Amino acid sequence: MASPKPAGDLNPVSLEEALMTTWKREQTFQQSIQMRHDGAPFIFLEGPPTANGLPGIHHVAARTYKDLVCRWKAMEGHFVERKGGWDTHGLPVEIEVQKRLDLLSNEAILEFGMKEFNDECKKSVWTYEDAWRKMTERMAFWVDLDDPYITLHNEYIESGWWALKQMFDKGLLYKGHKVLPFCPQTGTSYSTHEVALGYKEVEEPSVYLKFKLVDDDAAVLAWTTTPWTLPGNVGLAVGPEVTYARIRIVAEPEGWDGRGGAAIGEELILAEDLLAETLRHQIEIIDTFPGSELVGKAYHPLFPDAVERGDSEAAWTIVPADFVTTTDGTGVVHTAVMYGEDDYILGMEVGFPAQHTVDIDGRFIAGTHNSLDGRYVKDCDDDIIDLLHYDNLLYREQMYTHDYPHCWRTGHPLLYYAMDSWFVRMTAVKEKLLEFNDQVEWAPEWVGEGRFGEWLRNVKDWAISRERFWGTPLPVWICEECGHQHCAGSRQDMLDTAIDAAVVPEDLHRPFVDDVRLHCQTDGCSGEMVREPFVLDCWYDSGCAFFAQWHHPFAGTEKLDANFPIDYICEGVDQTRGWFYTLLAVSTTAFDSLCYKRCLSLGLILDKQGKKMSKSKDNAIDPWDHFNREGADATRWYMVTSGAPWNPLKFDPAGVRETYAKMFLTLWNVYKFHVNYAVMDDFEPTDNSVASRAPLDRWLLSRLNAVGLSLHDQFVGWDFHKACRELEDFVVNDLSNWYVRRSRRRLWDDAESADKLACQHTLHEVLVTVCRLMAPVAPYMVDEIHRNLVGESVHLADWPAGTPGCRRDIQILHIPGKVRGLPSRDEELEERMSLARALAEAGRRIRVDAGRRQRLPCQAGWLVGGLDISEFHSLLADELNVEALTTEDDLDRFQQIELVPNWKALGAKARADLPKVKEALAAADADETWAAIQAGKCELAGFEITPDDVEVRRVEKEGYAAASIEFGEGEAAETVSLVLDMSSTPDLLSKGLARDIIRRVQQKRKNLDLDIAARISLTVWLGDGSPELGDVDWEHVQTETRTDVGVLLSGKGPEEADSFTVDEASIHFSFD
RNA sequence: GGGCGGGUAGCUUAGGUUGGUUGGAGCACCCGGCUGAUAACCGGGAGGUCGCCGGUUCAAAUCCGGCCUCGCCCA
Repeated sequence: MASPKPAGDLNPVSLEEALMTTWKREQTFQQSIQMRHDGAPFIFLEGPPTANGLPGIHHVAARTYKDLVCRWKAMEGHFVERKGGWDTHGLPVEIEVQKRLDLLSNEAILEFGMKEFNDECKKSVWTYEDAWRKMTERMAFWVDLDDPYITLHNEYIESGWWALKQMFDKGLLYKGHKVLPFCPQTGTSYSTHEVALGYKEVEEPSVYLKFKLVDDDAAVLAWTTTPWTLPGNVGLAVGPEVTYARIRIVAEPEGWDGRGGAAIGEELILAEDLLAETLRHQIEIIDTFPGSELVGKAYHPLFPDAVERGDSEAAWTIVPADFVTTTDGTGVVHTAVMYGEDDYILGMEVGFPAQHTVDIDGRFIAGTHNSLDGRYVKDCDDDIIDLLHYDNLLYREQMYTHDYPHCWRTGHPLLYYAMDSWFVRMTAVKEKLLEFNDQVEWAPEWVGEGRFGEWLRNVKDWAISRERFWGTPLPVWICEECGHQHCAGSRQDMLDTAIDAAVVPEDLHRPFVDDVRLHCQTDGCSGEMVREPFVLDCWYDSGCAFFAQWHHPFAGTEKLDANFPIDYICEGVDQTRGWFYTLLAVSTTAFDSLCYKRCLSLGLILDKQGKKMSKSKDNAIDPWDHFNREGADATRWYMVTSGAPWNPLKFDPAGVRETYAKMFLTLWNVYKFHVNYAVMDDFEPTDNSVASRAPLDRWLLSRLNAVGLSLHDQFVGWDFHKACRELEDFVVNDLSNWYVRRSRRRLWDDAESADKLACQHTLHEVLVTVCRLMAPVAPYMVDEIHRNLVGESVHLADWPAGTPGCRRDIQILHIPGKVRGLPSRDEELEERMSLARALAEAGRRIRVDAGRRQRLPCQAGWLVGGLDISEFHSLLADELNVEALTTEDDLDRFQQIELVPNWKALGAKARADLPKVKEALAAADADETWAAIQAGKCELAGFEITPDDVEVRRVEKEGYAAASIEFGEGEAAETVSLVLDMSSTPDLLSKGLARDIIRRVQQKRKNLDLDIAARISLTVWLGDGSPELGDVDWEHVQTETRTDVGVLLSGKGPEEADSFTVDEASIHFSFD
């Protein structure tokens, strides 16, 4: 057993920094894992952060929950490896570099050099690595950052390729189109986030067009705000339920703005609801009918040469679509498959030809129309309208104002454009996704069932490719001759099929991999295969973490076999459709398995105003503000106790301060109180019998037992916040404010005594157990305490509850050579103490009400009713400053009764007449009514009243200094009263005076910073009107204040002496 | 526009699946007390139309419907 050192004042920052050093030196983290090597593994997977941004307080929150579960499981005896990880690819990295190097287009990047650009990206990824490492270490997130997985490593990429090949071989990978907002100037398509940066209000021409039917003399009228998409028109969509009207032009309008028009007698078809807004001519309605009647009709293309029909039967016909509305336009939607997402989806469904009329630079493709070919589409709006006007295909033009996305870099309007894209056929595995998701234990449940489940039920194919430079390259090659597709599942695969194996690079990134050409694998084809020039969605990278971290299967399959499926992952709720999804997507498609068994989805961290923290809003909180003030313990504890993990947390810096002052300072001072006496007395913990300890000790141990088991159960149910609040309440209220307060005197005695030893054992056992229960959440201070009391790190100690072997008691394992549990709970003892504490409060209330100061003792006190708490009478008498405390049976001596309705019982009986019964009860005499009720002869407002219908409360009669409390729950509830004798006698006044003098002298000693044991010489002057101070009490004053020479005088003391007033008498004192 | 979640005292929140007339707690504030007890502790006070409107009921923070508002995700 180590000899504990005395403790001084708490400095959380230096304490934590010193422990960081100790942990590093002693390899405590590694030890805590390796010592549990034989335990059942608990598999954790770290969601990789990107180190190209500074870590903030919200990262500390997520990492706290990751850490605390891993630490808890390790203490339970599990083998918990924790490999770190870094997410290093992706668009944000490229954007960062583009901004910095002023490379605002793909052209500029290529000019700069793709290799050089990717080198810059690679560097940029590590910009804040050091900041992340420091934050991680300082907050005590135990994770292996010396051997992390890194998504840009070739091994990692190769594993990703391998998994993609599994999907490819199952036919789950295919090439299609995805309509994306695209900027031809920068050659870049944009994520929704980027699109949101560039919305601008613009005024543009919108046009109403006449699509002339093939087998009918009428034309269908459609509307668009993007004339440049008209050459690409391949169909018209109508709402099958919408009512359309066929009308005839009967007269010219009054006036006409702009181009277009219609001849008298011309017949047009459009939605009935939109006739008035659309048409300017006088018309007659010939017929109305539902849209379904229009379906299947063919019309003449506006630009007959622009798109080839191919084998499409649906081309240039009218089709039904559920997205058609009559809120604007004509109720007929012009469909250009390649230039709108709805259009594309519809086109794929009905089989429109999917052919571009616009090239990747935003120019019309040759063959579209001789006056448009090769021109930038946005410059052609006017000419297109002209062309249609001259062909009599334009009904009307109208300027239209709307918000339209623009490139945030160049300010040019974005074009919605069907880009070549590779997809994972998630729709094919939807049922499996749902089935696997059902097996996941989600916290909270609604994220799994609601948010995530809803997403899975509407799952779309995963657009997995990006037209970018910095990322895992798409390992698909296509034969230039026969179109055969080949997915390379490894570097070796490339070597085996490469035309020139010497070109196959070590570094699997672009541009090196772009140079690799492969032999076509089709029999008889001698073509060369070229790589599809895409990189993969960086979410794919992180979704591969569970196997790519092991370079599976190239480095062997053992690691994955032992570490899959994952037991626990934890990230912010914003990862629902991010990492939570991609992990499941990859495991389902490549492994046909669920990926993780438990997922804790965390609420966002908001600022005090409830706004999301972000750099741009300048409301982000630097974790170091708190690490360097209250420490990491207080920061972590604050975050865990201030709400359920899945609820958004409004981070309040003052809350961290409060947590520190309340929880940690209190615990430290309890510890300091214990350890300093332990050192002074050479205390050594032994197998000290609990049964022979004072009730106060047994009570505290019973409470500890209850709180420890409850904490464990709450942990199991993810309710970390409830668990920790309960423990905090125990430490602050039960341990510090009651046990230690009531026990101080027990340790003051210099002499060894059984009672003192009992107290020291109790404190030792409780402190050590509390340290272990807190260790997962706040790992620093409790380690300092545990090390000093036990001689070993708390992180190498066992979890005191629940496991192993499913034990249900709290274990005290820190006595060398002994394994012993706490005594089991004594709920009756807890009840009695609870009553004693409630009565102590009641007593304080009585004194306030009666205006009797605490230091003046009362001659007597009586307890009326309640449990027998005679074991606590002396404790309570001391607490209440009462000379003698006894029980009194005669309630009526101090009290009378009052009848209160039992609403539940009476409500069920009286229903609507409840208010009348209530009034009757209030008006009746309580004693008589209660007697009648007990005799079964009571009727109020026409209802028979039984004892169940009312509750009897006792209240003090007038003139008694008394207080009553309701104690107990439900059936067992009863009224307990405390009555205090308010009389004063010379003897009581003398005792009170002694106590006042002691208090003042002690305060003065403290102010002078005297050593506790220092001896003094004390002189006291009792002024006019002062009570007599009896000899015994004067002796008591001298003992308590450690006075060697005491002088007691009457009369006024000297000016320079300290003075105070008791009952209007001046008392002076001085000492040296 | 769709999905999910939140709105309770100046601030942070508990409770809400199970309706019960008096909605708890902490911080801050005011008054008092206590202390060799710690940036502590104890007692009391003030502070709430439980987002709004309507419904069900003897009774609604709680159940139902609508609305407003904030957040996240997706369009």
